[in-house]
Amino acid sequence: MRHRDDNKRIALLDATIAQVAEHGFSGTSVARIAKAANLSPATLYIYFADKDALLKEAFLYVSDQLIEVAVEHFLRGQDVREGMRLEWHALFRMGIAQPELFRYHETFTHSSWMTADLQARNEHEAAVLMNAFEDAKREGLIKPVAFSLLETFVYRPIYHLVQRTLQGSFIADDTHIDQAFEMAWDAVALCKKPSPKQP
Amino acid sequence: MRHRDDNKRIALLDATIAQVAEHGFSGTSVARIAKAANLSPATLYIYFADKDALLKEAFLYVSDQLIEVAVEHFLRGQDVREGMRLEWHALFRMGIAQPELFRYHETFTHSSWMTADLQARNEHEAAVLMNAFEDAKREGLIKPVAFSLLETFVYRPIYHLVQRTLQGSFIADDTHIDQAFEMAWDAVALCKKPSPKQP
Amino acid sequence: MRHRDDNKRIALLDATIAQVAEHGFSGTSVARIAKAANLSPATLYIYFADKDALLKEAFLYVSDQLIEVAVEHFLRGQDVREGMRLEWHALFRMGIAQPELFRYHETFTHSSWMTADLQARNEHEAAVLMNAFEDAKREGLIKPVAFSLLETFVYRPIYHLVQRTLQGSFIADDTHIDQAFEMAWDAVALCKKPSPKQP
Amino acid sequence: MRHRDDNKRIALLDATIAQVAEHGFSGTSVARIAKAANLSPATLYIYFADKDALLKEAFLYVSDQLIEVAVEHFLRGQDVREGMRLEWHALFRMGIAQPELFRYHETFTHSSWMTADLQARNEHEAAVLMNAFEDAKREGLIKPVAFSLLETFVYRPIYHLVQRTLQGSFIADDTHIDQAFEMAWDAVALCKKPSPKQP
DNA sequence: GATGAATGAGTGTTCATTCAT
DNA sequence: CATGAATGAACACTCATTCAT
Repeated sequence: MRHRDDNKRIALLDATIAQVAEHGFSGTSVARIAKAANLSPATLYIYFADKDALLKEAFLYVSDQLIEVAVEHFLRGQDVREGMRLEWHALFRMGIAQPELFRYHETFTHSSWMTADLQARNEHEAAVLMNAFEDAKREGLIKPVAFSLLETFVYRPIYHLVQRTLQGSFIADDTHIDQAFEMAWDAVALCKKPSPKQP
Repeated sequence: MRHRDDNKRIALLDATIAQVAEHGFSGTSVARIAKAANLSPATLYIYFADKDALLKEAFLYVSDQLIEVAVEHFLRGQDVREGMRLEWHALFRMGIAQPELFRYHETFTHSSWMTADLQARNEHEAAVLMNAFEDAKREGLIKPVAFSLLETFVYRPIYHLVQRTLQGSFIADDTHIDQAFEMAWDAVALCKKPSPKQP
Repeated sequence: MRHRDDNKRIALLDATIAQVAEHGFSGTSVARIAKAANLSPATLYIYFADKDALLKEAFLYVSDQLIEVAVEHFLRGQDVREGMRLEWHALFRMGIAQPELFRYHETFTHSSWMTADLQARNEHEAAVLMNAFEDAKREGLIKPVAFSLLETFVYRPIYHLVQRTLQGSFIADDTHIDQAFEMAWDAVALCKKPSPKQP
Repeated sequence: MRHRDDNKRIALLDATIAQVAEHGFSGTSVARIAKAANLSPATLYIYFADKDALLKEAFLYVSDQLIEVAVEHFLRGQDVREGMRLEWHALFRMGIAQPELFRYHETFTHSSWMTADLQARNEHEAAVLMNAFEDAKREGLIKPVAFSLLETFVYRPIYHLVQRTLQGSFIADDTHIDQAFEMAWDAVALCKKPSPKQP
């Protein structure tokens, strides 16, 4: 369904993300979202079937932004390691600049709205990254493990550490991010630090 | 006079954990919890001051169970690596046997109910583990990084992979758990694979 | 969009007055008021912030009606005594015709909702009467006592006797009202019955 | 029904009066009263049928104390006027010393619990005063009006002014009490100030 | 298309009263 | 007799959603 005023749609999505990030799912009523978007609650129902649909679409909207940044920066690297490093830094910057995006993503991911089909859709959107991993496995650069393990040690840590940063229990300067990245890389790399310490 | 029945308290805590794990915080009303425990909502208020107190106490109840298992199995290992491995396996088994505990812990940890004092209390309960990590750092076995990074790469992955297992996107047999653990260890170990493969 | 309906506001105020007059504050639930006004309890909250606001506004609504009648009739008299007499009769008629107004006023005034600012507002609304009393004091017509004493002997008796009338223990015909008024006047007049009966 | 421990009965009545005076009827739960009397809510139901009975009996208990003081001091006067004056002062002192009695009486009197039969019982308890008034009427000392009018101008003002005193809007020193009493007396006296100002 | 009003179903919580001991 | 536990019914209030304009 095409709507005349896409600005209103975006305004509602942005309002949703901001309100949920700040007040959580239970603390965010439809009325509050509509008000934050300067619209009537009734108007919201012209653009979204119901609250569930709104929350779900907001998740897709957030996910797409995250994936876009991730892919873009990954592709700038000369190799997998460098790509991943650039991706890490970019996502960290993004998480700190727009914490509501990360917080919304986290909140949604850990809520009962998160479903397998959404997970699958996102993995499809990030196909470029998946493929690069497959290549790297084949080339013997990273461990030949399932993607879920790569996600576990490469992506989840970013979300987790950004949240820690926002809480104040992690300092996200370049040094610490690199240190953390090194750990992620060590987790997935096949032949880690092959011999940098050897003559 | 009837005596306060500890079974009822436990029943309410268990019901809380099960309901929240299944329906999330917003989807879990006091009425639903009471019903699941075969009690009147009013009775719930004899055992817990309010919903917040109930959720918080349920978190402590879950945390204590998790920490107990973690510590007990960690201490069985001869060294840090072996201890961590045993801990991983034990927590995995637990997560799969009682997924609602893990799910509740996750949900609570990412909710607005999670406060610094609860975090602190749990870290205090798990002091043995913290100390072991500090010792290992001093002995040069693991990287000299902040605890938040160890948590990120050692503990979070367990939660995440258990969830994946329950979703069906990870197979939690001993081989795969060991594979995953290897990744966690590589992330935190200082001098990984020092060169077992070298002549 | 439907427009906010002032009829509904008035209906809610009237229902509040009637219900509280009949069942008292504690016996009057929001649900009962809404039902008496043929509205949903939820609708009530569109027109009033909460129960307190509703009760308070109902009090102002009642007070304004009482004060309007009081002032209007008082001003018709040629002097203070005559004004007061007309006021007494008018208020009596009103109290008997709309006992719920008086009962609500009484109940509210003696409840914990009665606050100094409401008292002050009402005294301000009734400024004309206050000023007339001050003038009469200066002219030596009535005793130079605090307003609270005038209220005690001039206004409270009306409320009390109306209530008695409704109970059946006072007969509010013109003769008895005049008799009662005479007592009130004797209480406050400086030079009572100066000698109307003297040649 | 006779109860073994009359202390508990009295403790409950006193607790009721104190709690209701402080928190009002709606703010006073049975549990609160029982706690204030150091008893269990269940025990309360051994001594009183239900909350209504408790509140009603507390009213009688208060009324009896007030009437006792009123009668005792009235009888000390040489004539009606002096008796009334002594009564006024005594009741004022009592109201200020034990405001919870007066407040309870007021609150109850203006609540929906106040019924005609309670009113009648109290008038019966105060028969001595009623009779004295009848005598005074016959002697031409006070106006030949219904008792309800005497009550209106002699007793209600005391309650009202004590409450004002507790609120701070009336100063109950001997001078002001006498001034107020003079007004009450002028209201009811037949031939007041027979003509002190006349030559 | 857009909206503020309207509401049934639900929220967390309290309470007068009864029950089991 | 005395009691803390237990609860059905009620409370004030909110919310996702629909209605009438």
